[in-house]
Amino acid sequence: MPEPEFEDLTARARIRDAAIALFAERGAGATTVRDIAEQAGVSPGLLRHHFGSKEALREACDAYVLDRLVQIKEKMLFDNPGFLPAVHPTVVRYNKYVTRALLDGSPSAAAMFDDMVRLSADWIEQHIPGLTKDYHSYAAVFTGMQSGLLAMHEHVSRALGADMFTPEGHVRLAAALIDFYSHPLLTPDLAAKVQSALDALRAKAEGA
Amino acid sequence: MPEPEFEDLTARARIRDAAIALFAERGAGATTVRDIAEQAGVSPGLLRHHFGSKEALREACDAYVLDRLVQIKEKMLFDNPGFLPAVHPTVVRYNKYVTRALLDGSPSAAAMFDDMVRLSADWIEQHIPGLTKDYHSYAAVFTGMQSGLLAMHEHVSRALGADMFTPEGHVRLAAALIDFYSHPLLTPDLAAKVQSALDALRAKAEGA
DNA sequence: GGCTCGGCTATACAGGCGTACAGTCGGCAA
DNA sequence: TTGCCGACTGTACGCCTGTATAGCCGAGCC
Repeated sequence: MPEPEFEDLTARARIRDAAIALFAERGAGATTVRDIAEQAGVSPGLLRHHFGSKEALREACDAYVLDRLVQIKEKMLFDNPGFLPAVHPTVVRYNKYVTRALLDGSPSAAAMFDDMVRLSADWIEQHIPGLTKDYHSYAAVFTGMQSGLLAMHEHVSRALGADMFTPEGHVRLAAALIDFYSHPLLTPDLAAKVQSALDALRAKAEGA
Repeated sequence: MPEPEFEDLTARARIRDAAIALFAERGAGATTVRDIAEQAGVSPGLLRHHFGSKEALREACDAYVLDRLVQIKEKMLFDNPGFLPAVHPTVVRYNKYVTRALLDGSPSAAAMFDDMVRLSADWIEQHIPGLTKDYHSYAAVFTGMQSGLLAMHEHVSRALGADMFTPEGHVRLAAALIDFYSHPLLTPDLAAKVQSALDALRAKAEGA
């Protein structure tokens, strides 16, 4: 099953790909039907003919990207340490798309987020038991940070001094991520201090 | 200097506040001049009279929020452990606004992001020396994750089972954050494995 | 009192948007 | 050959957007 990346694709597929690229880059709200049609090299009317409406096109893109991403991730799960985001251009574009969809409030992207939270929670509970008392909340934070880092791609890249999706930037990002994930940022006494502050807050909330 | 939260504010201030609220909630692109005017209880024309254009209004909001946020953060820096996001409603709204502005590509929000990276890098270098070889990249990732978590607010809240800006959700989030920041997610041997994978990648990049 | 002037409204305009629809073209069964 | 049907185009419509502008009203100065 080779990637469907031919130059001369079905017009329907070219529309879909153009929409995915533009939605990922600017968001669905800032992309017009005419933009997509132009990029796909067809007339605006054809979008409607094939997909019915812009919203329906968006849903078709959602379904397509999510499906392909699941396929790809399943394939990579076995030969990748898993914490380093991939650099394959297609995966990058799809990840960008999902991140955008998450921010735009797409239901299917939200469902995928929830899946990732569940998967992370299971993985952590199995591999690092005792890390937390509430695996699901922990996984929610972890997944949110992971996705959020992608959402902040532009600013993180600027701070890194290199686009985090180029090899150069990716290496810097990965190095920082390894440091980030392998050493605690809070020392035990600082953690205890914050914990007690939280307990006080919790007590106050229950008292009220 | 009490908070300017009177019911009967200057029309100009009411417009600004309405714009901040709507921009933070839906983003500037999805907010119309008429929406803002209605929420502020004035006519659309008055926006133009006071601010010149929608874009100029956005810049005025940017400047105002960033200025107030700096004031607030300076005041809180001394009586807050710093890692737990604040729950004060105004601060929450302003943080939401900045996060949106970051995603919308506001230059002043980007500048604030860069400042936060610098501040974090300094703080880490001073308080946890030896944590990383590249404090700036580390801080970039840290700041990106922190902001990104806010950007993913909707989904994180759903996974937590409570809006992370309500006391209930905030407590869960804070508990997970403490676990997250006080225990390494990567065990030393796993970290070494990922590190060697990264070194191989780096070598290949330099060889090419 | 008369006048100016800034805050404010109402209305109008041009442009871009998603959508609708009538029509053209080419391949393929009968 | 004839007829049909789906892919595809071009144009037009109605709506909503940001912007422009003419005018109203009340407070403050001469």
